[in-house]
Amino acid sequence: MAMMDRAGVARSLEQIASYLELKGENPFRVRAFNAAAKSVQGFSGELDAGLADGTLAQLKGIGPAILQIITELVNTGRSALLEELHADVPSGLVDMLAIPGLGVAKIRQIQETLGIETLPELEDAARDGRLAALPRFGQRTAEKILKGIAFLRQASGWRLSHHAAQEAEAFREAFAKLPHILAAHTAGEVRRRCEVVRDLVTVLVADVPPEEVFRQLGTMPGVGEIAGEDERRATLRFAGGSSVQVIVTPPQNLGAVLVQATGSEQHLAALAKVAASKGFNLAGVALWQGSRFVPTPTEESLYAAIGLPWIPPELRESGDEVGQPVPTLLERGDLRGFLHCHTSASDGTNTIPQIVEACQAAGYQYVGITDHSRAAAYAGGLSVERIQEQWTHIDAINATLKNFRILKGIESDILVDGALDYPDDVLAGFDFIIGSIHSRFNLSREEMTERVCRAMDSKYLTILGHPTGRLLLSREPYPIDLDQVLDKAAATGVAIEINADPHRLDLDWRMLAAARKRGITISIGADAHNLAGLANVEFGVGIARKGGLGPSAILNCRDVDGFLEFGRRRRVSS
DNA sequence: GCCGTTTTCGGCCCGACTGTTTTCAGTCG
Repeated sequence: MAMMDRAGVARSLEQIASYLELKGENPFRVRAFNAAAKSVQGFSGELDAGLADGTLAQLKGIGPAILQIITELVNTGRSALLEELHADVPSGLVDMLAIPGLGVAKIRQIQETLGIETLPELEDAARDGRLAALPRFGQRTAEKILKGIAFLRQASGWRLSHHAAQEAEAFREAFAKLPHILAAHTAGEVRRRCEVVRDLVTVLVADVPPEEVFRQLGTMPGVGEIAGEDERRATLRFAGGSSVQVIVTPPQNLGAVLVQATGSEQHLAALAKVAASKGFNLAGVALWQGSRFVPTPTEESLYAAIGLPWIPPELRESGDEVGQPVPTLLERGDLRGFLHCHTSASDGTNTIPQIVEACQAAGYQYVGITDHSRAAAYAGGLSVERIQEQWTHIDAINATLKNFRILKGIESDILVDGALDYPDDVLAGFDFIIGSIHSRFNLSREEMTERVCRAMDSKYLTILGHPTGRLLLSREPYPIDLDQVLDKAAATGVAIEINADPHRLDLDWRMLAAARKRGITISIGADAHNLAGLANVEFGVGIARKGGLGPSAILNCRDVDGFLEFGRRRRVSS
C-alpha cells in the first residue's frame, strides 16, 4: 500500500521547490519541482500503480531524479532531500512565501539584514518600523505584510474542502473496519459540504460502550493521544498532526447524534425550538418527551418526530431552512455539459481528444473547451491564429463523434477597461465565452464593479467566471459590489459561474439565493487543467446544493441545443 | 531538474504593475 497519496506527493514536491528557492538554487530547478508537482496532481490514477507500470515516468516534467523522489515518497512517506532541506532552511521563511508581496528576494533580504526567521518576528519588525526602513521597502510594503500575516493567521487551522473530505473519508474507512463498529459516518462541516473546514467529525455506531471503542482506537497505528471530552466524545490526535473528533452512539440513537454532530449550531438551535413547541426536548444528544427517551435510529425519524421533513445536510446552516419546504437539489448526474476546461494549448496538460474521452466516460453529452485568451501570456493564452487552428481541430473531431459535441469556448480575460480580449469578429466565432479577471486586482470597488458590468454589456459574453477572484485561505476576493453585478447579470442575461475548483468555489454559496431571486442562470465550471480536474465538478455541485439550487437553475443541465440557445439569444437581441 | 523531428548541452514564459525609487528590481498571474 502507498504510504503517501497524490496530494501528499504533490505537496512534498512543492515544499522542495520552496526550500530550494529560498536557498537561492537555480530557478529552473525550482520550476522543475513545481512543474512535477502539477503533473503529479493531474495524474489520473493510483501513484503506486503508475510507478509499477511506468506511466508515471512518462509524464511531462518527470525525469529520473524526480521519479526517484516520488518513488521514495510513495513507498516510505518520506524524502531524504526534503528532510535535509527542512533541517537546513527555517520553516518560517517558507510561511513567508505565502504573504502577498513577499518573494524569495525580499525574504532573504529580511533574513540577512534583520535576522528574522519567523512570522511573529516579521510582524514585530513590520510594526516597529524596522521593515519599512530597509532599502526598497517602505510604509506601504510594511502595511501590506501586516495584512498578509493577519490573513494567514485567520486562515490557519482551516483546510480546503477537498483535503478535508479526503482525510475524513480515510478516517471513516479505517474506523469502519474495527470490531464492534456497525457503521461509521462523516459528519460536521465536511458533511455539510462547507467550502473550508476546521474540524473533522466522525460518528461511530457501536454495539459496545463508548469506553470500549476508545480503548480500541487507542491501539490504532499512528494515534498519538486520545482526549476524552465526555463519556461519548473524544478527540484523536495523530503523530502526523491531524486530528479527528469521534462520537460513539448505540444504533437506536444514531439519528439524534448524527444531526448533532453535523450541525450547524444555528440549525440545531432552530430544531430545538421546533422540538420544544411540540413538547419535545432536543437540548442534548437525544430526543426526549418529558422523561421518556424517544429512539431515533435515523435522521429521518428525528425530523419526523418533531413534524419536519428531513433536511439535507448542505442546507443546515442559518436555521432559516427549518420549517421551509425542502427544494429539489442538484445532483452530479443532472449535469449534461462539462464546462470550463483548459487544454495543453494554454496552461492545461491534456489534449482535446483525451478530455473528450474522459468526459464521455463520465457521462457528459458535451464539453466546453475554454483555454486562456491572449492577454494571459503567462498561461499560454491563445493568439487569433492559434484559435483558428483549435477551431479547425475541433471541427475535425466533432465530425467523428456521435452523441457528443465539443463546443468552442474561451476563458477571455476581462481587460482593465472591461473589454473582452479579442475583436468582435473573433468573439463571434465562439460557441460561448466565459469572461474572467486575471490581472489588475487593485482597482477600487467602484472601478472593479464598473469593469465587470461593462464586460457584461458585450453581447458575446455568456458566463461571468469566478466573480470575486478569491483563492480560499490564500487570497482575499478583489473589491467588488456583487449586488450591482447580480443586477447587471439579471438585466443582461449573462450567467454567473460557480467555479468548482476547490481553491475558489466562487461565487460563494451565500450569494446564490440572491442570484436566483433575480432569475439569474448559474453555470458550474470545473476550471479543470487536467483529467483529475473532472472531479472538481462534485465540489461545484456541493456549493449549488448549499445555495438551494436544483437542475432548473443550472445552465449546463440543459442539453447542448438549450445551452447554445442561451448564448445565442443574447447575441441576436442586443 | 527536464527536455530534444534540434542540439545529450544549452536553453527553459513573459509583460505589466508596484512601490520604491529618481531608473528599476521584485512580484504576480
